[in-house]
Amino acid sequence: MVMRKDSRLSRVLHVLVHMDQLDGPATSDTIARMLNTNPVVVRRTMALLKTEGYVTSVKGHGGGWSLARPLSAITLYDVHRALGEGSVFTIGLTDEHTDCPIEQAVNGAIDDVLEEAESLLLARFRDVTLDRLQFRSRSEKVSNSG
Amino acid sequence: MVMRKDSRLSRVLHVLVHMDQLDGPATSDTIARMLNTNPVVVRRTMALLKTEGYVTSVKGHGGGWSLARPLSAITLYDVHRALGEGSVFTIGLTDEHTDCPIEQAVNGAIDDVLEEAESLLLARFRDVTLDRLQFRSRSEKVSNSG
DNA sequence: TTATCATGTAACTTTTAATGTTTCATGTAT
DNA sequence: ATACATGAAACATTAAAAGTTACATGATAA
Repeated sequence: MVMRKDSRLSRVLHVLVHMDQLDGPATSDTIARMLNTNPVVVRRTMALLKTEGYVTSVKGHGGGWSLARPLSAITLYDVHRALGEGSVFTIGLTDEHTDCPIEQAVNGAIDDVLEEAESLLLARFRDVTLDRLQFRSRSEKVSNSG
Repeated sequence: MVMRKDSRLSRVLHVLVHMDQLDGPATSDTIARMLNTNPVVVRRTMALLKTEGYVTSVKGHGGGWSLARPLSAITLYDVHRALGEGSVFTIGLTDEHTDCPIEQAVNGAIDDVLEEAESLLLARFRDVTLDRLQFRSRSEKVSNSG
């Protein structure tokens, strides 16, 4: 039941935007150095994106990872979902006295709130395509109408 | 950087509502048995609530933990805050290339969304007082107007 | 005033899943 | 063939919450 404060989304997005600016494929070693991590972790993570069709991989000389779609056709939601994380919340519910009406009430109340907040979060993620992360300045806000 | 899927909020709320139905104080041992945990963990957690004035503790014979306020004067937000958790999200941001405009853009976009979702979540938590968890049936939803 | 009970707290161990690492198999280009 | 790069299995490391042990402090009751 332990989960890291997961910065994979942030790191993967960072990589994907950089990849768009490269000519050829990026190797797992190159990406690992970018992210201060190691190639196997990179392969594990990129494999999830490959399954969903966001990147491709080529073996051998001159191989590596490439975008399978333009950044404008990938959203924050797509990447988040591909990474396959469960709940986005650190807050969890108990499941020990499922017959206790108080536990049911407590969990129900918390769950209502978590579901609403998660729905909002995912909706916002769906609104942001990765091409919008290329030139965004520090103070600029991502809005729905833009 | 590891954090458990934290069910402390759910567990503590469960306890607080039960405490309201008791005559005298509840000991750490009693509460620990309720939660399938141990007394020291209970004391650590209850100490956080005591600091914020939501419960009191009495030592010695007949001692234990009691509510310092009626349930109607404690919100989900109060308890959540007292437990002193950091972010409610498992999603975190990188902080390794703070000079890279792409990382800034990525983190900015994610952070905008997280902040909005967290604001909503906390606002909803503020709307729910613990007395509303006493009789809530399974299908009943907590609404703002009710 | 002594025994018992209960919180307060420090120090240490356990747990657990992501991450890191090693190693080798598989496939590809030169 | 050789070098390069992904694919993947197996194992070690890490880090923070939770569990545990031990003892000090304070309060009640006999």
